[in-house]
Amino acid sequence: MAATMKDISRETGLGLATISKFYNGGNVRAKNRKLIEDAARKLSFVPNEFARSLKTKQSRTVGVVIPELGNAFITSIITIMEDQLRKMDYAVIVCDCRSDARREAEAVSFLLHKRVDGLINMPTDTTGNHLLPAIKAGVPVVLVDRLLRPIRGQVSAVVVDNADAAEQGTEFLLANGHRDIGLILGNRSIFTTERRFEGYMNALKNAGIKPRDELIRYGDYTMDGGYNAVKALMSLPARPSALFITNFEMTIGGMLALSELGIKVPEDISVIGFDKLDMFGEIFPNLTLIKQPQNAIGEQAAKLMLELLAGGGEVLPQTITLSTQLYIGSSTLPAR
Amino acid sequence: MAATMKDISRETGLGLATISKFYNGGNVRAKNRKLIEDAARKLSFVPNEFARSLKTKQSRTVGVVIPELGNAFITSIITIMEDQLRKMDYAVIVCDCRSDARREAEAVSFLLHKRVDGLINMPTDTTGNHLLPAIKAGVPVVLVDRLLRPIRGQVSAVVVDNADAAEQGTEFLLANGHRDIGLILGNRSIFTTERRFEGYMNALKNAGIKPRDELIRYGDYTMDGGYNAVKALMSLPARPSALFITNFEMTIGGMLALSELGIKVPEDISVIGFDKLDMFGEIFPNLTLIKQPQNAIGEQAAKLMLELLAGGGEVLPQTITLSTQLYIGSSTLPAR
DNA sequence: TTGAAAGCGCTAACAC
DNA sequence: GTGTTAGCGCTTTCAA
Repeated sequence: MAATMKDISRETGLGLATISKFYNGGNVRAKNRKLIEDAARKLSFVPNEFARSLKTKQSRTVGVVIPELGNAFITSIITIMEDQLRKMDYAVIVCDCRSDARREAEAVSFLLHKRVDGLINMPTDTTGNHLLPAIKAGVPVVLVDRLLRPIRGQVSAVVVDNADAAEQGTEFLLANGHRDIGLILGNRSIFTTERRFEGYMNALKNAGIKPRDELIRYGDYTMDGGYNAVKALMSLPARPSALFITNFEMTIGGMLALSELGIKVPEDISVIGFDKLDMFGEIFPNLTLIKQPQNAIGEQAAKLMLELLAGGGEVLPQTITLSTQLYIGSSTLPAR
Repeated sequence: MAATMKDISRETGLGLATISKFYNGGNVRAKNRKLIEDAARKLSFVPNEFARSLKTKQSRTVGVVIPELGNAFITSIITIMEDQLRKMDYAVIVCDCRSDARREAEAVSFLLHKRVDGLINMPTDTTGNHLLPAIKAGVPVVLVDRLLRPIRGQVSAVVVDNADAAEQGTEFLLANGHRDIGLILGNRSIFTTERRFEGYMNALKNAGIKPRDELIRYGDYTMDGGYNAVKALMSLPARPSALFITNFEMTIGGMLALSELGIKVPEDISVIGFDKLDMFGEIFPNLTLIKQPQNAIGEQAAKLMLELLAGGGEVLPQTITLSTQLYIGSSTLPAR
């Protein structure tokens, strides 16, 4: 059977309190310190997390609820978050709700039963109702990538300035003389989709250009969706002279569609993509794109969570908005 | 403060044992059953997992250690596993070790400290040493996708018959008259890479064809790698007439390279890809490919783990080998 | 600094 | 079927 503090106590002749203190960073005489270390090694003692949790009411575990695992943007953020949290000895339980609000609520409830200390969520349900049990239970919540208006002020969040990102990308194309800009968005009614749509519209409005409805497509943030959207746009009688594709997967799908159609970038059409520059590597060496700061998003989310966790209910929720960057490659050309 | 069983006991006048039994599926009189349910609702009581764990020595948590989260094959398996395990009330802690053996060993140690009940691992370290602590501690281990010879017999595993998969694909191309078949593999010395290489070589040998070394490329299982490998193969003086690309990401990269080079599939070259048919959807509607049974892999891994968990050390480790399927699309043509 | 002792909330053996 | 009771292994007053 695994050794307990009692065994260490017997072995060293020290009291339980001293040993406990040793493992919690308290002051222990150097001599005793060594005594404990030796005994622990000898008995291969490891503190029992269950007992500790029972006493401290903390699981040192954070739940993460996301719409899906098969999305490069999401997994890159999770990887970073997990790293940061693990450094502070927090484990991460990931629940994929397949973009289903019912599953999402179940995941939250499951995690609450598991007594996670905090919840990080890229929400599917736009009402935020699924998080109410967590809020009521005093479990800190950090939203990632998407805000939830109904519960704003009650939870922290890390997002990107999506409207600005889209505005910037659109403006760049406008500045290059493009007036017919195809926009490929994610699923309707998702936070990022709406904000990016706004940014696009703003840019057009500011330039005094009337948007053409048929140039705006919804590609569901999937490779397939991007592919289809580009094909549809390219079969329009009045083709756009530029394309703005608003996530990684759709960008790949879109590029595939173009190359399949024999349409050259940037000679025949200008393209602005989204996310994940490194992975494109050799493939689209010079794609102009909007870079979201995935690493910073993950880091900030973890940091916010750790602060909330350390603050013991005293820390106020806050929203961090990060900027995107327009990386100018050579996939765009002035309109003719 | 959260209600405890004691509160329910006071509220209902029942003993602790009865209440505990109720929550553990024991026999309780219908009347009392109702009494407890009402009281629990009234006090919004939830059993404390910490206390339960302390007593039962089980965390109802399984650790999953993988090389990376940003790979479609891996995430699709995790999604399924998580589903199955969660159904049985097990939480899943995922640790991404970025294909780094040191990080992998750390992850195992971390999870052991967190007292996971079991470990599922797609191993990076080929020695299996990282799992020794788990084995010694009696924590059941299930390997996924890759076997570890040094510790065989001590852990369970779910793999695919990779050699057979590669042989089958190669044979199909051979049967179509192709003799110069470009093979694009993953990272060297990874289990699946080696097995698939074997299968390819076997097929050639059986057909009495001498392999050409320069037709075998390592694309690191990345999009970029696949892209580069195809470009390299296509710049050979003696081009292959067919390509066999052995994972999803490399297949996409490879297809992009081909379409960029203006090489038509299947008119100019035959292609067999790998994995993830649904996602290709409209994009490569008829790509011939090797389908790995991701769902079955995830399900079997979860099932093996649940059996090991339920068996209390009595269940013997076993290895399940699943077959792949050759899905014949129209991306191959007989060689001219 | 250190030790003794009282729980944290639950399970399970045992007696009824 | 139900109640009593003794821990599970740790943290944390409190006193020394």
